[in-house]
Amino acid sequence: MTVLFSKKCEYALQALLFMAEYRHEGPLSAERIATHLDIPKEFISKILQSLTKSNIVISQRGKAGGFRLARLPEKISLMDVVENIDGLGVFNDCLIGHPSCNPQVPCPLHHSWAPLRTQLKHLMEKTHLGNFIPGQTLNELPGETTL
Amino acid sequence: MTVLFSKKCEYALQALLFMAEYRHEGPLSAERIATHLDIPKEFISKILQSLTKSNIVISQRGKAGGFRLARLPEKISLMDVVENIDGLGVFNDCLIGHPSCNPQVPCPLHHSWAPLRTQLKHLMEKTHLGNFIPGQTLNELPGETTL
DNA sequence: TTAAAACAGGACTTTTTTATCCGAAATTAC
DNA sequence: GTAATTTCGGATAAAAAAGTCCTGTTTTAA
Repeated sequence: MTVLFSKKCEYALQALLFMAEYRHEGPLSAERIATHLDIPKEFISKILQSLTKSNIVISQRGKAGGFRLARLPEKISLMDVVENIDGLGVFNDCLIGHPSCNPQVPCPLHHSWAPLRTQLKHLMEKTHLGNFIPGQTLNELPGETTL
Repeated sequence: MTVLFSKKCEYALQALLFMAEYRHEGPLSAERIATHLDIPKEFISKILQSLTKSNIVISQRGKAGGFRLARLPEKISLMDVVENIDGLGVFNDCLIGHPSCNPQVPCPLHHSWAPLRTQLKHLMEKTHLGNFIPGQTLNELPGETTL
């Protein structure tokens, strides 16, 4: 088992973090990203294709092609990525898989888990790729609080 | 994907919660537990076998046989169960699967995730099956704080 | 115009997880 | 003692996740 996200999602986050850092070098090829992450090129290709369809990255075919972020790194939250790859189950489902667990009829663990889950959700929502670009950690968008 | 634990582990927790509540009825058969949880008997059997080997439950063969907790519900923490079924990876591994992530050379998310992970770990450590037995929520062991 | 580079997408394979089956051994009620 | 019940444990099957392969299309540099 992974910690919280599927391997696809972990790789997606790793790739996007890399792409944010090197976004000025033009499109990055799947090959280059795969080499950097030390994972199979074919696998990250598929993941990047999926991120392309959901408008998180933009792909460009042809000789100097590759992938680049579809918008500013400050505008792509970790939640955007997780939602696209794994969906929102992590933030909604019962911790012990109890079929009918909800705030009204909670499982025994529900009330302990809920606040942690909320913190986790907020962390993913408020954190953007832009928060991790070296030399730019305090770089906020005008009028916004990024962390 | 499940939230945080494997399905095996989710079922183990559900089963043990049930066993804690009905511990006065003598050994509960895998059949009965499976029916109550609405999952396959064969699957929960395997899980209970595993919990038997790690001394979380005790099994008894034969006509009136079944499974019962190996010690007081107040003495079985959720961490005991998770550790036995899934291991401690959830509480140690990098959130985005970065191979060399550690406090010294952390991945970008490390410092955000670490405190949440610690909270999660403490929750699992301090929470015991005994905390969930109906009509007994304030029932602490003498001299101990269960929650 | 052409060849090389790169993504697109479908099919396929492997691995892991989840689930099932079955015969053997143990226990107990009678 | 015997039959019924139940766990034990190995083998197997099914489903999901992870990873690979191949062919086609697009783009551009030369």
